Amino acid sequence: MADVGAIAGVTSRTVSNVLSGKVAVSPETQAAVLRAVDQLGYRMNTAAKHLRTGRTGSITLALPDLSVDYFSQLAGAVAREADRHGWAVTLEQTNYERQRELQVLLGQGKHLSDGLIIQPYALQDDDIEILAAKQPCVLLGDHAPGLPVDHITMANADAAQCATQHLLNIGRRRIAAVGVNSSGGPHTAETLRLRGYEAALEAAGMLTDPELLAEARRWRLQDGAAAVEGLLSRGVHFDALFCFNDSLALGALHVLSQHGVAVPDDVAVVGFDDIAVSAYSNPPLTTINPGGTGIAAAAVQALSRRLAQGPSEAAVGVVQDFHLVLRSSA
Amino acid sequence: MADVGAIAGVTSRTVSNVLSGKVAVSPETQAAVLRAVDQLGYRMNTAAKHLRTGRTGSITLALPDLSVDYFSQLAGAVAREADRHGWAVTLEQTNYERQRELQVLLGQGKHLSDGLIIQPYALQDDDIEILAAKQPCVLLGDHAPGLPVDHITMANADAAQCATQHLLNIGRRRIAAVGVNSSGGPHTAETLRLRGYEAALEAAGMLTDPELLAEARRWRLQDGAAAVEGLLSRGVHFDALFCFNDSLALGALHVLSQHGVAVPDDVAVVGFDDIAVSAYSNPPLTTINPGGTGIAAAAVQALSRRLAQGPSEAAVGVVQDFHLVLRSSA
DNA sequence: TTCTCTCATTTCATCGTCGAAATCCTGTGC
DNA sequence: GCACAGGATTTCGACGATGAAATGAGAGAA
Repeated sequence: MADVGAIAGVTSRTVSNVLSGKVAVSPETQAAVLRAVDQLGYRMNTAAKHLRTGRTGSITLALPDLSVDYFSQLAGAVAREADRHGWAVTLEQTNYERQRELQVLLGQGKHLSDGLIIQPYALQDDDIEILAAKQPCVLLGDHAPGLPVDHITMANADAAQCATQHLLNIGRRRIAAVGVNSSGGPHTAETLRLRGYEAALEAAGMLTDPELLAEARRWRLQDGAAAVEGLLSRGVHFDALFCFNDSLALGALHVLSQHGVAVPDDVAVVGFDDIAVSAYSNPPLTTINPGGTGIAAAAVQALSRRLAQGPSEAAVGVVQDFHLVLRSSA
Repeated sequence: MADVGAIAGVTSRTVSNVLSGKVAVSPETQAAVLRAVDQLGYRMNTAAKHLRTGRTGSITLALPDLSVDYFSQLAGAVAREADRHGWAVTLEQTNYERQRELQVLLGQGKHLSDGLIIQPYALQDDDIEILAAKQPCVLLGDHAPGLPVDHITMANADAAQCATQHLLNIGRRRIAAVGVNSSGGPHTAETLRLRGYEAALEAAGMLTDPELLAEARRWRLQDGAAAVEGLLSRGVHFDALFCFNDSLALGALHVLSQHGVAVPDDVAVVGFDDIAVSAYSNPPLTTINPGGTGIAAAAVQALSRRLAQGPSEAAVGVVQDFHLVLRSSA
């Protein structure tokens, strides 16, 4: 910076003023400085700026696994949105591990950042409440209502109820739920989607048949396939599947097709997430669109607000709108 | 750090020594310092360290679009691998834009990092050769042989030839190529895959029928769908599709199914990339597995080597092994 | 002419860490 | 008893930027 100043005939401080634009500088000086900057190909040192100001200009995005479509699409949307706010995005894959989530929340990641957007998986709300105070933080996914941390979520239970309701509306009565995981906490996506499913049945005056709850600890393609294989091999009778996400549903679709089960004639299938491939599966998947880009935008915006306002302001909880996307599978 | 030292009864410098572990420190002092660190919950300031040492501890990963499966899976693998090397990963989405790619290569991103792993799309090799000198850099994707920059690639032409050969082997003679883009440079994946396709035909004593080249400027699901729609609406006769990536193939599969075309009986389909969903499509997609995790690992490793050795060492070019994954679509 | 006011620019110190070199300390050999 | 080796610890400065406050230079008023 001093070098630039030397060429432009001013001090390093004036160069700083020109580049930051926060202090008035005469037009001639400005031009001279900019010329010198250009001539030397000077670029500001981020680390020094960070050290002096305490702001890094980057945020951390922590997700369980980038190779899951929902998360990668979310990551893409967050990156785009962060870019609009002038932030760089540093990525942390937590691999669904409690340990990694703790590290990230405690800010012990390898790289400091101004704030954190995290989708916790293994951590409980109690932990989070304590830990999130360490740094500006926005949570994705479901949490206890009233949690004093900014969080963006979708109406999981309502959406699940809507999806199940749709299956009921088209005359299905033996609707299996795929993705049940008995080890979930009270505010996980799993529990809430299951709750929505049950609520829809109950509203129709039906009881939940435990036989129709297909377990899947993880929600990948192979888990959906395995769950439906299980259903079939146990000889469970069902005429519809409500899958807790699209990957499960695509895995299910695959297995049904392998077994010669017609979709939607024999079995109707509804998914959840509306990932890109779902529109192009055979048959195209009816699913819940949870407004992922909206969630990304809301998250970045919430973080931005938090950084501007400081930790004192009340936490916001945004619930993103969803809608049912009707395609051919149900 | 000084505070920690005060509690432990030593200087900040000794604390630094303990934490870095590079200078000998007596066991008692070490214990005392660690206790103090723990007590204060002290964490080192990354920015200061960066400023002093010139190393950020993070690398930049620049990809066109995270919502493309191949890229997101690559990103996941790179993140995992970088983690093993103790690096944080900063993400840049270039959106296939020349401008963004330039910025990143010039190191004008918002955040400095020790090195760059980039999959260029719009930039030519000539540009890259000049620009990559600005910082340690590993290229992904295809480039002119002998390009003096570290690069990891796959045998695109060979793999495409292998895929096409397979279609010939199973008796197909009217094989359409999906994903052709006449505006590609000489060393893009598109050109190489097309070349492999043509080579296979030629080896079988056949000519390329221009009618069978289905254009697709981008390689997303909808582009594959549109390309095949075009083929069908033009009344082109074909008994196989070689799609330049899996998304195109899945889009194609979708359209074929919509039109009641049986796969593989009427039309065999081969893809390229072996993304996760391809194993679960209907029918499951035969495709080329380009060894994505291998590419990620090789990229991180190459960057690591480059950082250790400095810019003087000769550039390495790694060609990752591929293999044909036989499933039901061909 | 002198004084005040304002805008532009500079001076100075500082953020937290680590490289280099100086200093301290303890034990050893003669 | 003394010089000396060698490990442990400290001192000192610098990395490159910026906040706060001081300085300089004109414009206008008294």
